Amino acid sequence: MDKIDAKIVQALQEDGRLTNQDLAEKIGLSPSPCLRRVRNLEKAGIIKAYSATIDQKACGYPITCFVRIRLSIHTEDTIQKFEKIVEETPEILDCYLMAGGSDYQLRVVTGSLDEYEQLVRQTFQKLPGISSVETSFAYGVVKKSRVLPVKINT
Amino acid sequence: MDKIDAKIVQALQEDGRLTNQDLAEKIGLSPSPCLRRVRNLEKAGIIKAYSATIDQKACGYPITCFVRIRLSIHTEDTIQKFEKIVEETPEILDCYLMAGGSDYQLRVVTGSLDEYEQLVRQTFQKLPGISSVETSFAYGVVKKSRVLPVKINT
DNA sequence: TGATGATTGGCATATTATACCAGTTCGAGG
DNA sequence: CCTCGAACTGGTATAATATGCCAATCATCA
Repeated sequence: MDKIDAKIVQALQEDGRLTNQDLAEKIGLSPSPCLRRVRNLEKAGIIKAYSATIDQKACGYPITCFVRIRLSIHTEDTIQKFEKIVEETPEILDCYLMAGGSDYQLRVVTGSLDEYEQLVRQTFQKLPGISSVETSFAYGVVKKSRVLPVKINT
Repeated sequence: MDKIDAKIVQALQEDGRLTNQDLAEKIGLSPSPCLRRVRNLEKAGIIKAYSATIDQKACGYPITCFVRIRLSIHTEDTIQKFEKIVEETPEILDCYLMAGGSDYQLRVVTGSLDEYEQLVRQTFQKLPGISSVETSFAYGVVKKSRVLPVKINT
């Protein structure tokens, strides 16, 4: 991850559909070595994926909420069942295991409060071993960045 | 947003660099109308951007944390100064305004706990009108989806 | 049924990606 | 200081892809 790689990563985060030619020009390199660097970053797993960012409302999911879930039973079985449901539920976008306690924090999208209630009932309340479910609704977005900063190693 | 558009949006979330030909084949359409639909979705703002997803660790930011910040003073000036700093700080990736109280929730990346401490000191503790800063560290990621589900309208 | 507007598929051209080659730079070791 | 070797760079030819245009098809409504 030298200076040029950092520029490439930065540029592709800002626009993932940049043509190789435009990218090369932007970072000050000719197309050939530029493409090779991109492929290397992909192979190395530094560039993990490309994706389109979609308008949530247009997809029918105007509401974002954060859910903190605490497990009371911490057997392998309970954890696996929980994480399986997380994985299978498309409205659950992110799930982090939080330090200090056995808390999960989820980011969930939903079309309405009713739908959210349905979701919670159909997923978590069926599971054994959940001790609490706390939901915080977001009513505004101040920032939503797709661009991670990049540190230069070499 | 008919069935075909939904398929397009789905596919481009999963792979934002799909060629138009592959996309067309995947959704069962010929390239021409497929491209036109994609362009329309872009113009309509439904597809908002394309971007590469990057490995956090490789960029030097292995730690993710969530920060809840409460303002004690709610003047326009305080809010604007706060949101300006949020906007200008690249380590702050997301910032949501939360319902019930004047809380913000941030998603922040950092290279180490020391760096995090520096960040908090240099940004929030300088600002007037902040009544509390609560940080939760994530020590594991169960799920991180780039694919929002899509509802069909028409 | 007939007319109209939207959508589709195919084609020609312009743009882009990719593999391959030679020239260059940089660093290690003598 | 010189030589060697590896890695990187830039250019080029070819293959793949995007894009604009046209006629054909489909759905809708009178």
